[in-house]
Amino acid sequence: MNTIVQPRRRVQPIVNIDLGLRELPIFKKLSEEEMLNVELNSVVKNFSKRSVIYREGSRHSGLYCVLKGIVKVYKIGGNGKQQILKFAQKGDLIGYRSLLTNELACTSAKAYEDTVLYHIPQHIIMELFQQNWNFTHETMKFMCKELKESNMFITDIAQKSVRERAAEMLLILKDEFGVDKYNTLQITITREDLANMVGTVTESLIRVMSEFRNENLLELPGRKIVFRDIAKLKAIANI
Amino acid sequence: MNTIVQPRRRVQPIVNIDLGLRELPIFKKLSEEEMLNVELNSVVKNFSKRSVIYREGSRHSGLYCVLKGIVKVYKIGGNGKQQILKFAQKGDLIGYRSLLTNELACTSAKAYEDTVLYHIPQHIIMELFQQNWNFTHETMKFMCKELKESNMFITDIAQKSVRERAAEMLLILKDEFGVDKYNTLQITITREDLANMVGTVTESLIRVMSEFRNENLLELPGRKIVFRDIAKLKAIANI
DNA sequence: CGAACTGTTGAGAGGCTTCAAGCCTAGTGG
DNA sequence: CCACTAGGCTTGAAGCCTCTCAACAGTTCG
Repeated sequence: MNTIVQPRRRVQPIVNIDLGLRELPIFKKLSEEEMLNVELNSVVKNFSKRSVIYREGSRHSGLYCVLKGIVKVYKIGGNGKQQILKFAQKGDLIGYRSLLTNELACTSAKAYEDTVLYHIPQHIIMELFQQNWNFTHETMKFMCKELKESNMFITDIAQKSVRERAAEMLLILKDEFGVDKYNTLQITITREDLANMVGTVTESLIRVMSEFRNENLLELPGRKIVFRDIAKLKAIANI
Repeated sequence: MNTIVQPRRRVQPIVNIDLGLRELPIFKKLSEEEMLNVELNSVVKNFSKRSVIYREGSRHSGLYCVLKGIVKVYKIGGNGKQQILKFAQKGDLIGYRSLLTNELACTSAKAYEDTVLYHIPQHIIMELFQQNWNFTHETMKFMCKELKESNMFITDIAQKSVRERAAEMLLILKDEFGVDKYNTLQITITREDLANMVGTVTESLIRVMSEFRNENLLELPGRKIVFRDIAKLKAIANI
């Protein structure tokens, strides 16, 4: 039996090639030279399901870009209850806010599935911002998208009922994560987390989901969510 | 009596000098040359109290910067009810989102007092973004501030009671608009609008305000709001 | 000075939360 | 591979918070 450990240096570049970085909107704006410099300085990080990526109040050394998996971004309210702000997925940026303002993180992030993130150090990102307007513009557009969604969400949560918000949130999840050929939602989410997105308690969310099931708008086999009548859900959501 | 109208070309630069543009954080980052180019292409616009600055769904031809007065930025919910997202004041930027994404406005804006805005056309702003990283960075920081506030607000509105949110909103208004030596809040706001900020109906907001008055936390002479016990308000707001 | 708007309070209804109890199921360890 | 257990899911009952509707007082402004 050979006990000599083989060197594994060649693994790193091979991994990079498979990441498909260049296909993400944000990286498409970089020149080949810039991209190589990013790759030279960035790290691929794996997070297993449920592991914490960062916590509210921590300091970030760079920017995360989601390559694979799903990240739950949330805030903890005064009573310890989570408010989920978004589920980030492939191509989404997280942790950019505190990078730009040099403040501490105002949200927490957790891997919702086994997740692969790309961590780009702060100085590389800031360099790119200064050099490459297209890259900066793309980032700003991403920020604008989040601002728009926040504004819509504030209005909804302030004015709509739990039933309306639940219907709307299901449709948003459908848009973001898609469905398979049986109309099964392609993210597995606990009732508690769905409640934490909608901004209610688990019991209320479950009651609304049961209503939807009884009205033949959804099927709920196990933890799956199957859409049966999207038009009616849209009508309920009032969108 | 001399009926010849005197030329008034000199008025324009004199007005500009008095605007104090260079003292605003956002313009401090511009070189003298850039600032002159901005001034050459921008327009000062006056809006009288209650007049509409832009509406949800309209297209913007540039960016507004508030020079004087207060602007109410809001969304109309499905039932026609306003949700106030912010009150913008001196130095704040409005309408930048649709400028960056080329989308239609997703909010409406109204002058809450007689207001002076500085309107900078889109191409000038985009040029500055490309040329001057410090200016872009300052704008991005402004966006980050709004994102952070949005996230906090979503969490609060989803988890706190009307009483807690009302206390918090009063304290936020105090921070943003200040108080005079009698602790009188330096913005006059209707109960309805306060309710539209807090995310409740007018009657509920009034009941909470009356509670605060009965508990000697506030005085409410006419439309003024006088703070009597900020520490207790903070305790109620849970911040 | 009157009309229109804003502010205030009461009563009642209903949506949502809380507390409680039991079932289900997914993942772990033997 | 199965049994076990912790965590997720579900429903019921009770009560509270908030909204709705209504009536009227106060204030502002043409």
